[in-house]
Amino acid sequence: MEKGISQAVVRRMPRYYRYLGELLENGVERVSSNELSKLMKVTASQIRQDLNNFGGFGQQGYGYNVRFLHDEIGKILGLDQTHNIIIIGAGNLGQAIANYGRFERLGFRTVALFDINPEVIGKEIRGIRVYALDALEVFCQTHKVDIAALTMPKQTVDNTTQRLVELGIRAIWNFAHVDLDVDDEKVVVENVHLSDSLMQLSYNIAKNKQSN
Amino acid sequence: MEKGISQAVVRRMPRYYRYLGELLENGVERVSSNELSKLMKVTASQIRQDLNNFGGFGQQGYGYNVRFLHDEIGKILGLDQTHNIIIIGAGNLGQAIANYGRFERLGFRTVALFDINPEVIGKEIRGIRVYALDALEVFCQTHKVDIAALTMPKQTVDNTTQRLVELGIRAIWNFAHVDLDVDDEKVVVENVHLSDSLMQLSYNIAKNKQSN
DNA sequence: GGGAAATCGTTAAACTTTTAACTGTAATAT
DNA sequence: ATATTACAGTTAAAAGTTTAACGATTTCCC
Repeated sequence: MEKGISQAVVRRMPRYYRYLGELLENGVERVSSNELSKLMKVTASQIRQDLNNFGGFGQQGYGYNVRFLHDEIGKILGLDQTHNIIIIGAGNLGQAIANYGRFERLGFRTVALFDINPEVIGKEIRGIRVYALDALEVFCQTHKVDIAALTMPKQTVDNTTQRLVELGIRAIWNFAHVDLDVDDEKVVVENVHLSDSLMQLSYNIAKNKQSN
Repeated sequence: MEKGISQAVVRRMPRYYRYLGELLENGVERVSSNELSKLMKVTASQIRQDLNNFGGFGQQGYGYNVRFLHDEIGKILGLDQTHNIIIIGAGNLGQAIANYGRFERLGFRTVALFDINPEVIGKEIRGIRVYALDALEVFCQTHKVDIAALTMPKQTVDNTTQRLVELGIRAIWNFAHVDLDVDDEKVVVENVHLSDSLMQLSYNIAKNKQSN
């Protein structure tokens, strides 16, 4: 029963969620695709088309009820459930993510970090413990773990990924600058390649200079 | 003289660059679009099409010279030039980026951090100084600054962006969870919305479970 | 040196995504 | 009540992206 909604659409949903959240905070009760389109700088057509992939949330002549639509998109994105995250690699980036409290509001809770460096093992970050990487198996077998964030050097990624897959982890948030070799029927991967992002920016700087 | 290369293509270039770099390290001299396609799991057609947007780098019957292609893509991405980065917001994320040395190999050098918190002002991270945000104007007027990375809370983003634009900064690497209101003729923006990325992952977890 | 194989650059077709136009329903104003 | 307006949902067209097919050129092997 594959719905077949394209990732292009999925990628836009968090942005809708964010704007609707802001409207909600400002006490706005209803919004039309046209108003939202001006706010978000996308076409009203795209908004209606996108939302309709998931069902008819609006009402002709009225628009969309902000709270209802916000909550529905939340459910679509799985934000009505809690996701437990483990971070593998308690270096600067791993610690930064653990320290960042804002994901919790969305239901994402960091429950542990793992590292091989004795200097950080045993440390606590915002109350979250750093374990030895050796403890990965035991931890995952005794706790619910939904997402593994990889923030370690790329050399150790392949081996760790293998272990995670064997442990039955279903989702990887990959910050390492490599492509993971996993069966995408079993594991979903979301890449955050910061250097790629920087390079794209760099390209656009050069291009922008030319044409101005 | 707008070349009009789509961002879909641009986004793929860093990945080519990475794979070619790896081949280079492994001493591989030449590669065909077909070999590369198997390695990267994209179609050979796409590789040829993508590269041809920027010129004919290959040779019929031979393929592509790895070193030459690698370096050409580097130039396309502007990696032959040094880019100076300032980080605004010396919290966990800002410090993590400053600490991350790997961008330097690509020509991206963090030259300063800025914050309003007296506890971090004056501190040094990997030898990079944290300044008071008040010093932003003087610093930018006395140093070459190419990219401003925004890693501060969203409340202060609008005001800071305004100041950066007035200072003539041409590029913003935005980690704050808001959309920047800038004239895209003057300033290029690259967003890194980590929570959006998490939500997309969360959506795909739910979808994947259904169909397995 | 000549023919077969390899492989790029390019053109064309297929597919996807986005935008616009249309239809019908609900809300609002008269 | 009724007419008008506002608006979502949907269908159709346009634009953009990806993949496949083709033709030309170079390399490799005998």
